[in-house]
Formats: sequence, structure tokens, C-alpha cells
Amino acid sequence: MIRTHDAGSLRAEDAGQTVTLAGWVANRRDHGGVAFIDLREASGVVQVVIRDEAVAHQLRAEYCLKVTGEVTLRKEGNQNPNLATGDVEVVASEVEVLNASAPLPFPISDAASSGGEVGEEARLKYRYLDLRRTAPNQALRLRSKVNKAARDVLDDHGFVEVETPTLTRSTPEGARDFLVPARLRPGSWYALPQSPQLFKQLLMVAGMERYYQIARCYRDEDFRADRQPEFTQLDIEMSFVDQDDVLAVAEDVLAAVWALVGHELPRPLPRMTYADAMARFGTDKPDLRMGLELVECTEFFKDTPFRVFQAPYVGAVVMPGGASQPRKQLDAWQEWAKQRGARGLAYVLVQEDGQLGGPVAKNLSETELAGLAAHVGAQPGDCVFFAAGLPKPSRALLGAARLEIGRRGGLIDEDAWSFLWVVDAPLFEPADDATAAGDVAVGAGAWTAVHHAFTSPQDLDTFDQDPGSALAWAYDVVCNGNEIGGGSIRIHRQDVQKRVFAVMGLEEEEAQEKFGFLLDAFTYGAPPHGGIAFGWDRITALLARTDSIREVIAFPKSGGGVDPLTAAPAPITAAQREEAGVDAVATEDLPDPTESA
RNA sequence: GGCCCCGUAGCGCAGUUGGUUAGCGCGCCGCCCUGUCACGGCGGAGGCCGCGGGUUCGAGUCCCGUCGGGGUCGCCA
Repeated sequence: MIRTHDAGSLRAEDAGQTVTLAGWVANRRDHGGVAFIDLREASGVVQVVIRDEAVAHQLRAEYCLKVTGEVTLRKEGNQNPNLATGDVEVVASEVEVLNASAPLPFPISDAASSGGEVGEEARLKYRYLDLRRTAPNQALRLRSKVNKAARDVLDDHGFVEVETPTLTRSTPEGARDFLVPARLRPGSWYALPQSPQLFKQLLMVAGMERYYQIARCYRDEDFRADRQPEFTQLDIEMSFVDQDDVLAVAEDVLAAVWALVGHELPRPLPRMTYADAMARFGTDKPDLRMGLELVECTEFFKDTPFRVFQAPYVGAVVMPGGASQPRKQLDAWQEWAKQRGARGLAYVLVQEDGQLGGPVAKNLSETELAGLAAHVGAQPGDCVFFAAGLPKPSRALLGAARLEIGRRGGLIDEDAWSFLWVVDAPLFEPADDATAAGDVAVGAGAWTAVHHAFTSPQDLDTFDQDPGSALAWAYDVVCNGNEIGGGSIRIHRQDVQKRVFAVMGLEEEEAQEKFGFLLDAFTYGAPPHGGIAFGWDRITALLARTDSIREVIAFPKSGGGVDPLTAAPAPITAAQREEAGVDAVATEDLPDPTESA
């Protein structure tokens, strides 16, 4: 090693030692005859005193230096309490410039960051400089610790870490695949895995019994703040388990990683059924850092004269203190609702005298006016928002309104951690729901899998008699309103799998074509198994207290899937096209799985 | 794909109702400075106002288009 000591480790008791340090110039204060350098490296910062003006004068920010000198106690009054090393300084006897630095595109030193936050575009283009800065650097170090914590837990539980292919076969489920041309088989393509789902099930057939992997996954979809084209899951699968076993291991992992930020997970984590979550919070990932539940009003309005409320579902959410909003703000709520695809957001204002105001009130009956505030739990001064129509979209709107109310009203405790399991998810949803929404429905039947096609029904005897109300052994874990993991107990019996495919209208031949290798594997004594996958980027972002997963990814991509640093993706040469076989004409077109008869 | 916001010096931003030479802070360059730690002082350089078109006597400013970035809805089993 070039250095003998870590700069950030020097303390008063090191005084008198001669040390050699190596690091970067974080800051320089040149006084002519004496100059001070804040030398920064991974362990921290220490002040270096340089008395040779000729040496000090040429130094600039982010020069990479080797410094030899004596650790000395700072004179009384010269200590810097803001620095861990603030009681000492290193008086340089020799300074070697290991490498000079060009002028920086943006400030790196924390002290120099007075000119405001650096834009993300600039940061990502020079990510290697961005990562020299304290906060981004710490985020990656945290991620490393998170990985280790999870590995330690799983290792203790006898898990085997297995790597699965990233060049694999396109399967028709889920998102759009990233495709890679196969040079040796012109016209054929690999797909990058959307998750290791099929492989981890094969590993259960293979007798690994307990598998995990910090797995990179690829989905070619439009981006969001919480989405990258490549992202990471902590993927887990276990044999001979039921739901409680998987949940227990998952809680062990979560407890270990949250312990890194000093939070003790309340175990066991609370559980809520999917139906409950939807009814009470309008979402399958409720944020329980605030109260304020949706109130079911369908029954209350069953004889209503108000046409809008003569609907299969009417629900409400109360905005505390919302009655005093100016008209302009109430109009803004309408705009907000319209942007989410709703017609609007009906509201009633509970005046201080208990009378109901707002445009909706005059459409309601005497009885309704009399009982409404009590039914929804509104106090004088509150505003009550309503949604009416089909249950699912209406609840979704109210659920979103609930969160918006929480944000605007500061009702969310930003320091809190709220975890819960959402269990008992439905096995199927109506396929036209999914297709109407643009989903790629697997199979041509009336039903499509909510989780995925290999998720086990809870009741193996009756699930196909009434698919709409069949429950699955499927579970999601939610933290502060984010789905941070989800999984299921899988189907391990071929007859059950066939019946599930049948409900989804998937012909046997078609199923064989698409998942034949998995179905074949299951014929050889596949064990009962199940697992879970955690959204590792989101979990790390939560732990780092940052909103964007880009902050915890070393080299993230920006909006259009572009890496601002390497400028990938990039055009290829004609020779590359030719060699890769990109333009090879397929001998026969495969049928489009989205076009169903 | 829809909607919203943002593109002005290396970075962060201001720029009035359309008006003459586009500013501020930080950074950068030069000189000075022996106890600073957001050091300080003096001087200086640096702009196709994202790009293209239009309106106008005149556009950073208004209009249309386009590109890039961020957010959001759709989408993401």
C-alpha cells in the first residue's frame, strides 16, 4: 500500500508518528507561507499543513496526493470539532502529486457545495465524480452492507447462493423482454430474464431446497422514479414450506437489514388480507404511517336520490380540516382526480355548525344529510371526498386521495417505519379487466393470474368452480406504502397446474410450448415449494432515506433508458448487424401470444 | 402513449409588460496573503439563452414544432 495510515483514523494519540497518507484534495486554504489541505479518502478527512509555498501553490481540488508527514496536536483553539480528526493535523514533509485533476464540472467537497444541489443530469454524466461525494458514496457503501446482512442471514439458514442465466428464453408472461440476437442461430433470440422465477423453481426440483440470489432482472417498460430497465431482486425459494415459513425467513432478512439503520422490526409483522387492504385503503400496498381509512358508503346511499351515488360502490375519505379550503383548491382536487382518469371527486363540506355544504349536499336526502358526518366519521371543519362507480377504480381513487391528503396535511410521520404483510390475494382476475387495461393476458380464457400462473390456489378442490373468488397463497410485504417484496407458494402438482391453465384458457399444447421445460421438470417428483423476491433497489433506497432508486444504483440509467455516462445504447456498425444476425428472416413467425382467438 | 414542470457561463440560479451592453453566487485563471477549516484581498476570462421555425421595428421573454431531463397516469405477472 502506498499509505501507512488511514487519514480519517488519526487521533490525538497518534501525535508524534510519521505517517504516509494517500487521497484527494477536498479543499485547500492557501495563506502564502502556510497552506492547509483537507485530504480526503475512504476513511475520512484530515488536515494537512504544507509550509513549502512552491509545493502548496500548485495544488488544486481533487488532485490525487501522497503525503508524508508527522501527526501533530493542534494548538489550543485551533482544533476543529466538526472533524473526527480535528484534534490533529499532519505537517507534511513530502508531498507527491500522484495525479493532477482537470477543473471539475461540479463541486465535490461537501464544504464547497454552497452553490445549491447539483442537477442529476450532470451528476450521472460524471457519476465517477458524483460518487466521490459523501452522500452518494455512503449510499453505495450502505448497499454493500445491506447485501452482506442479507447474505449472512440466509447463509445461517442454510441457503445456497446460485447464479442463474441472464441469456435465457423469452416467456410470454409479464413485461416486455429485452432481446439479444443469437449469432449462432440467426433468427433466434435470447431474452434477458424478467426475474429468475422459472429457474428458481427448477432449482427446487433439483433438490437445492433453499436457494437465494441477488439477481439482476430486466424489463423493457417505460420508466418511473422507482423503475430502471435493469434492477435487482433478492430472490429466495424454499422447498417443503408453507406460507408462514417463507414469511418468517423474509422477516429475518428484513430485520437484519433494518437493523443496519438502527431500527428494530416489530415481529411478527402485522398481516392484512388483500380484501381488507383494498376496502380500507384502496390499494394493495397501504401506507400505515397515517390513519384515515376509506369509509364504505354503498349501503348508506342505497336509496339516494343523487344519481351519481346510485352506483355499485360508493366510498368516502375524510380530509381533516378540509372544509376551510378555498374554492380554488377544491377545484384543484377535481383537476387532480381527472388527471388520474376519474370524472371528478365529489365532496361535502362539514361546516363548523354541523351543516353540510358544497355542491353535492343539495342532492342528498334529509336522512342522508343528517347521518352522513357520523357515518364517515367527519368532524365540523372537515371535508369528505366521495368516489362512486365500480369498486376497484373508485377505491383506487380514494386511496390515492387519502395519500394526497396525508402529504398535503403533513399527516405522514416521515420518521416512521410501517411494515405489513398483505396476504390472501385473489388467484385470478377477470381477463377483460386486464386486457382492457392493456395487459398481456396469458391464455385466452376469461381469467388471468393475478400473481403469476404458477401460484398455488389455497383451496385446491374448488378454485376452478368459482375462479373470481379463489384465493392464492400469495403475499406482498409493504413498507411505508411501497411494495418491497412479494411471492407465493407455487403449484408443484401437474394436475393442479393444468386446471389453472384451463381456467386461463391455456391449451395444453400451448402450455407445453411456452413452459414445457418447467412442466416436464414437475413430473419428476417436484417438491412443494414457495418463495419471495425483494425489490432490492427500493429497500436500499428506503434505508438510505432517498426517494429515488437511482441514488442506490452505481451507474443508473435516465429516462429514455440511456446511460448518461457511457451514452448506451449506441448504434452498431453494419458489420455488427450482419454478424449478430439481427436482420435474419425467421423461417416461420411464432404466433403472437397477445392475439387470442 | 397522455398530462404537468424544467432547459440561460463549468455548477446552482435570477432575468419585470417583448426594449438597447443578459446578471448573481459558487467554481475557474492570475497576483497577494504564516493558522485557516465555507479562509481572505485585488484583478480577469467565460454565454448560439437546448435546437428549428414563426409573430414583431425588436424575442432569453410570445406562438408552433422538435430534442433532452424530471414527475405523474397508462404500462410494469
